[in-house]
Amino acid sequence: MMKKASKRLVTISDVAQSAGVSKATAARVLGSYGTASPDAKEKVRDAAKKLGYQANELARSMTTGRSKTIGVVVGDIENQYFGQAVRGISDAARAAGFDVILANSGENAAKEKTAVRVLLGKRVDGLIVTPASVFETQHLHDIQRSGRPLVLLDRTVPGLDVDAVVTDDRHAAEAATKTLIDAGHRRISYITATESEDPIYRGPHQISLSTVMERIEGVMAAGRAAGIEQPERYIRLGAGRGGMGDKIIADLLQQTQRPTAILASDNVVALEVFKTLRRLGMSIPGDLSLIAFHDADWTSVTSPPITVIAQPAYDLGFESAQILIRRITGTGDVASRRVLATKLITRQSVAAPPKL
Amino acid sequence: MMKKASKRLVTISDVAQSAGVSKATAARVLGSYGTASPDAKEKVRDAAKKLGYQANELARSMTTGRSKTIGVVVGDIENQYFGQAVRGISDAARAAGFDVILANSGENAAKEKTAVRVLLGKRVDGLIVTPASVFETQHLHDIQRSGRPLVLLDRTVPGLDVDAVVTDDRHAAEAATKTLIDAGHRRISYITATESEDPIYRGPHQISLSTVMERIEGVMAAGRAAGIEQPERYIRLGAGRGGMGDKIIADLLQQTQRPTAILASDNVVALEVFKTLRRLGMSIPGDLSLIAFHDADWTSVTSPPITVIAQPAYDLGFESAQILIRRITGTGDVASRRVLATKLITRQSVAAPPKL
DNA sequence: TTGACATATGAGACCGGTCTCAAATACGTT
DNA sequence: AACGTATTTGAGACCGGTCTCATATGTCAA
Repeated sequence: MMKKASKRLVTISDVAQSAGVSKATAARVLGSYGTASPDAKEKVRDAAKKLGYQANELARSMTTGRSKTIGVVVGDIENQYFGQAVRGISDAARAAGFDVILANSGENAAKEKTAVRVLLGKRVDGLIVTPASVFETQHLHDIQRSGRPLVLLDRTVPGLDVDAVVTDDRHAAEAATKTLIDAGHRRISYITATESEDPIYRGPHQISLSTVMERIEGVMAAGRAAGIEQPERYIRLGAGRGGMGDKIIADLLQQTQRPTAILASDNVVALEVFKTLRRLGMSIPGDLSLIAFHDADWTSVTSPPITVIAQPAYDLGFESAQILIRRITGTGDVASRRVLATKLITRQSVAAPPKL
Repeated sequence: MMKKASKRLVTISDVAQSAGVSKATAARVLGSYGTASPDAKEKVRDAAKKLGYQANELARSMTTGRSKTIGVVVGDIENQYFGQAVRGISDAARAAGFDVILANSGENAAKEKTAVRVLLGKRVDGLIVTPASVFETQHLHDIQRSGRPLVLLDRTVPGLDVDAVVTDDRHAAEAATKTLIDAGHRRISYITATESEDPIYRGPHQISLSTVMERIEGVMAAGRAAGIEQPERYIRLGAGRGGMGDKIIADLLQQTQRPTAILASDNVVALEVFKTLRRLGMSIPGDLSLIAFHDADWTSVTSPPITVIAQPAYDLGFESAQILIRRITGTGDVASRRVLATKLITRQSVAAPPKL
């Protein structure tokens, strides 16, 4: 009962000594490589069990050069969308015997850079990153240069030739916009959380996320196809969680030529829109139609339930991890871009625009 | 432009050689320990930059014995509650210069055990765990035995004398129940997702989570204080996501002496309750009053908005990480139990029971 | 000029595994 | 019995850092 918390952990040499064999033999048995006689195996295993031996993976990784660990840098784990993706990564990794080191960038490129450096320092075998910005990508190129595989999740980076798993954002936005147009809308707003001092959209130079850019293109393409002038007129940026969302949305809806429909870029923005509408006393879909990206659980229980673009977040994670692991273990052919399909789930938040 | 992906990464010896100093001196400069002349420092730093040196943290951890990494095993990252907690852990860790290795147990004790073993193998400096079961705890005792600090998050394990950060579940459940009783309810149901083949509550031996047990005690205490007979009568278990939730809730609500109020154990269960009620055509709070644990974002936008018990999930994570890190770096005094307060947020899902 | 002491530096052991290589032992065959 | 081959084993180098210790150099006072 005097078992003091042992300062020094039991090593393979301890086991070898206890089993009466050489360090090399003990290592072969415990590391499951090379050959060893049944007799030796038994002695070593017994000794290991008796001593409570547990391999030092650090030392193991050090000699083998592989850590069986993948690093993940994600924008915001609090967001269900990424939560699901991380779950997918986690499941795929576990199935292949890999562990996951997670870092949260808070959608901040500088933090992302730090996180990548740390993960590379820990000698992860590969990385999965949701790049926070298409403008600051030096650290991503560094990963490539280090020879370790990288898979981009959810977003791409122009000019960076690596594997990526994304959704068909452009098409999804186009289809959703078309749905609104078909319902009779001509003044359609796209609202995103993407950082920007200026909430008005003036061009691609403001947009740091590939997904957002694709969606904007989709919205504008659908608008132009329907002969709508200045389809970018109602695009709004920076409706993030910082309290600005409410103001931006309210300003948008209180102008004389207000939009009659909104396409919300993610479920956080959609919730913000929903709350602002309620505050302003506007009804959905009577006064305003709404479609949201991401089929968050709550969107089906509001009144009315919200029409959404369902994104396969879990699969996004799962597949990206599979691709990464395949590249770590296997052959390195040319970089691929996997595009997963989204699905428009029609509920009751879309109707004809009000007669103004 | 023929820069081939370098197989072998640049080591401290390479830097030393390039700088024209010994390995030891280069290590001193780059590792910020010992002494070195300004001249040597400059030469080494220049060489390091030129070669793109990046320390191998594995090797570093190996000799120092500390990895500056904490392991986190959580029930379900997809659940916003844990997402927030992980965010809190992540922030506190980063602030102290620690990294996080995350593992998802899926609320499965066997997976949790594996995860712990892997993390210990990776030589994390300490662990934060949300134990999936109070019955299988051998691996948690093993952590203690290994001498590495452990902090329990959200839940406790009887007989395991380690730090824990939890919420005041018992009190919260008691207060919520009292609120329902004060509104006139006598038949109050507590519904939890906790695994169980038998949905009927028969005793503590079925309950593998300390939080659930505390809440049940709270519910029963409030009931008994109000002179309600068999306050455990409407307790239901196993309403997890496996589709069983709907059946269990529907069965409960269709019996002749049905409950008039429900206390939902988490936001997933609450959502299930909400959907089932809608399917059965019952209204809140007209036919049934509802209070949910966890202030999930959607609870404020439903019709009616739901009265909830707000839990400080982020703080739970943040504080547990702080406590863990303090224990890793600092003095080891006696194990503490930190109890964070919850808050009842009154919205519109509670009213007097219908006259049946 | 010399001794005392601080500062700077290099050689080499060490952490705990893996892995190469050569020696030892076992086994089968003629 | 003798030889060829396969299997088992141990010694020791190695991975890339840290760290101890002894030596070299510099500074200052006497």
